[in-house]
Amino acid sequence: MNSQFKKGILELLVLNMLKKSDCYGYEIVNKISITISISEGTIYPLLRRLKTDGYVTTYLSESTEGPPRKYYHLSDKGIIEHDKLKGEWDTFSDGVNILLGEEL
Amino acid sequence: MNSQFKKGILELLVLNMLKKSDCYGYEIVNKISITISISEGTIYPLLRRLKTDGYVTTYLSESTEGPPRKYYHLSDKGIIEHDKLKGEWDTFSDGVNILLGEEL
DNA sequence: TATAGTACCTTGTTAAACAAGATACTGTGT
DNA sequence: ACACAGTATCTTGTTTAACAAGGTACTATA
Repeated sequence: MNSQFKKGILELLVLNMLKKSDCYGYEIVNKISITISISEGTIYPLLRRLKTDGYVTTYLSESTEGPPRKYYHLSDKGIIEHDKLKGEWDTFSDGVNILLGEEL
Repeated sequence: MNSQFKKGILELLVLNMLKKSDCYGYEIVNKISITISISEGTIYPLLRRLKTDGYVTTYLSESTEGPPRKYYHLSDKGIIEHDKLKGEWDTFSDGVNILLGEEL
């Protein structure tokens, strides 16, 4: 998997997951990596950035299956950021596909 | 335009242009930036990398409109790299769209 | 002569993904 | 009691590519 392709997109994918429901980090890693290979060393720092930027809030929740889980909840600011990023991704991927599809 | 989104993709876009015909750097910048904003400071180093990696060869050609143009020609190795990157992009963008489209 | 357009290049900065670790809790098998 | 797998968190240092902001130099027009 080309690591460079993921730059910036993983943030959108995480925000998109959180828009549907609160999630914890390990869960996010596992769900996304079914489709796109990612590592914990990528997601945990990303989640920290999202919190620093005010896009998410966090809370701890006990688990019977291991250590406590840190859940992430999308803030109003995070929803705005999600929608903005989603629009940018659509514009960008359309642009790429136009350029790739242009005939000689 | 989100700079992060472009990571790795610009290489594919340049290889894709060169697969159709030889081009010079300034031309590549102008054609791509109709659709996706890019700067010369990105493309010239990228072209240098492509040459270092053996994906392109170069030759100079006089111009009546300014200084000589450095044309880039895709090598066999470059064609292979193009096709590989194209496949990775298709897989990746499909994956992103699947994840973004998943229902709650 | 000076400005705009063409065409090349470089340096230093920034940002994000990653590998490779560390820590610690729960549950299962021996 | 002990080891191990699975769950769950985190950090440090490295790598890579895009970018801003410059510089150089040629042609053409005013």
